Amino acid sequence: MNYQEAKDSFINTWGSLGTLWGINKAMAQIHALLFISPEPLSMEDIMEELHISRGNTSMNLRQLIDWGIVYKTSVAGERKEFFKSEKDVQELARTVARERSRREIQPTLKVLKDVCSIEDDGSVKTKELIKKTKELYELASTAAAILNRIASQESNWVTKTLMKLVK
Amino acid sequence: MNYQEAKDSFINTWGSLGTLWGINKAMAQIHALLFISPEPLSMEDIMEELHISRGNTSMNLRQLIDWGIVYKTSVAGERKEFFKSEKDVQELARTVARERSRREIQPTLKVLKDVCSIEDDGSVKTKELIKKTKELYELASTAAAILNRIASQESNWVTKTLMKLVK
DNA sequence: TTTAACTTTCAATAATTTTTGAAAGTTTAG
DNA sequence: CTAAACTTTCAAAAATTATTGAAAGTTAAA
Repeated sequence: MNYQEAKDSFINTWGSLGTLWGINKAMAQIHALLFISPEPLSMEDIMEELHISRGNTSMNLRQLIDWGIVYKTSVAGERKEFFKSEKDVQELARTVARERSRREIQPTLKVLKDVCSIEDDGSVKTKELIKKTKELYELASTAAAILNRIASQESNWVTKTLMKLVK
Repeated sequence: MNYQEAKDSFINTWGSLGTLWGINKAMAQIHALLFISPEPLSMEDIMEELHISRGNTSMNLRQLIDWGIVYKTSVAGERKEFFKSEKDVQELARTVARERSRREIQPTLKVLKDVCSIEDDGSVKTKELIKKTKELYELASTAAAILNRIASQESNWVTKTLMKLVK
């Protein structure tokens, strides 16, 4: 496998993995490309490398910037904007943990809390609904706590802590 | 909020959450319905409750069974099949951890391993590709180890361990 | 067996999501 | 200011994914 094959393979895999996680392919691929690029890239560069349109590139770059894992940057003597990725994998993991917690777990917790707080009318089905949503609430709270913990720790806490668990 | 509202709210939220994770809505909703139902439900019951077609119900039930979180069961005196969900949230978490590791992390690890093993031709971009994919490989390995650990432990290990981390 | 009850399959259709590309908007050099 | 360089927006088109429903398949009671 040469450089080009390896690069394509990585970008494609990252794209598919993204799709599987509800992140669109272009977004994941742009991230992959920037992540392995030693220098910042312009919109033109990205469009050309990935064969995607200007509009698509613009929108997905914006999302990546919203997520906080891609930054705009300027290159001396160049008019146009350049983009670079967060390069620290730990920081990447922390950002993703923070975003997923905020966007997914928090809203779910809110609903679970409301649902498990309905009045118990004594029926079997109501009791079961309350019991099961309470259990899920606890599980989700624990997950949220972990993610928040990961998201707020210093750079190498993730690996250190996870390693402790594995041993 | 009464029982029906709470139930609908839960089923809908679970459905949206599923969508966000690349799990289709019907599948997540069927799971939600079975999870809070005190008794096993037939295909008719599910179709009626969720207003989905027979084919859709059949296919998604099969997927849930493949995942190992829904079981076929028979009810005395009834010809048709009934379905019930795994009721233990810990077991649910473990099954999901196992499946996600197997379906997503393992294939990604394989690609990362291949990519970071290409020959170093000395160029900056090759060095960067190798370095970054190596780092991702390590992160993903750690995540896989955690998931496998979760997936293979006794029922309440998840909560106990996570709690230790949170404190 | 036969037949009725039930389940699965799958091609067609519908719904959703992604992508495009050109027009509108913005910024900066001159 | 003006014009060129560049970016964003967004309606339309394309691609993907989910859903339907009826035909084919299966199972078990009689």
